[in-house]
Amino acid sequence: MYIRKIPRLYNCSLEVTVEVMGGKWKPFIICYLQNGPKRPTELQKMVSGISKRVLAQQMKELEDHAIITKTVYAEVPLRTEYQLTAFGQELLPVVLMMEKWGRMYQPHLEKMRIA
Amino acid sequence: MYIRKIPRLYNCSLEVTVEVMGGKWKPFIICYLQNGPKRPTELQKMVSGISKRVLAQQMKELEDHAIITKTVYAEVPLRTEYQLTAFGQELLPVVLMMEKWGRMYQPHLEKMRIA
DNA sequence: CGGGATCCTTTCTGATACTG
DNA sequence: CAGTATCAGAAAGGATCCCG
Repeated sequence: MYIRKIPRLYNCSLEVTVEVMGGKWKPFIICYLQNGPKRPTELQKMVSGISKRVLAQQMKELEDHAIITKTVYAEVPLRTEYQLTAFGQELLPVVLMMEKWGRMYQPHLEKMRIA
Repeated sequence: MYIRKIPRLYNCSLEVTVEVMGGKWKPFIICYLQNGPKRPTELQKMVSGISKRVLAQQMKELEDHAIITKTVYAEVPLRTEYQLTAFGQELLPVVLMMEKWGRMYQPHLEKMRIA
């Protein structure tokens, strides 16, 4: 019997974006892929504090959502590269705007932390 | 030769924004405050799926970060209103851009869900 | 009505070890 | 090097009760 999965309904398109790029790490990963393909080891160095396991998991989710593509080169040792798809690249303006806001707001946050 | 365009500070600034508006609920709360003050009960209806306890907690964090202000009217029954500060309002373009991306991407996501 | 305190369940995360 | 499995501790979330 053919069972068709029922797509989840969204009240607001914002839910889609939060599902795809929400969370603690994905904005950073997307940001660091902006200038071209990166290997997992490189990314782990760039995304400060992320563990190997969580990075792999996040990459898989991004790949499943077609935000990035994964290319495996059959070399020894193994080499893998991730890069943004067209959808992923369209997410860059969002990330860059977040970065801009953060730069503007940061002094204010630090002032509060001291007080 | 690859020249790094991104100053070290870049990373930190994105961290600031993720800390302030990251997570599962805050983009929605900010979005729903865009047209003026709202009461907690109203917000809970708008932010689908959020519990009373978590909403109160998120509002407190946003208030602590000076993204929203809280006004309590000494009436019976009690009335509270939250509204965006100037910092919070400057976050709206980010949220609206996220919403725009989601609207563009949504058909693609639903197509994948069926397959 | 708004929100804090408590209890309990679910989810997330990091460390480690192991496979190809 | 890349990625998965497992386990234990941390964190997030829901339900409920209570007070102003």
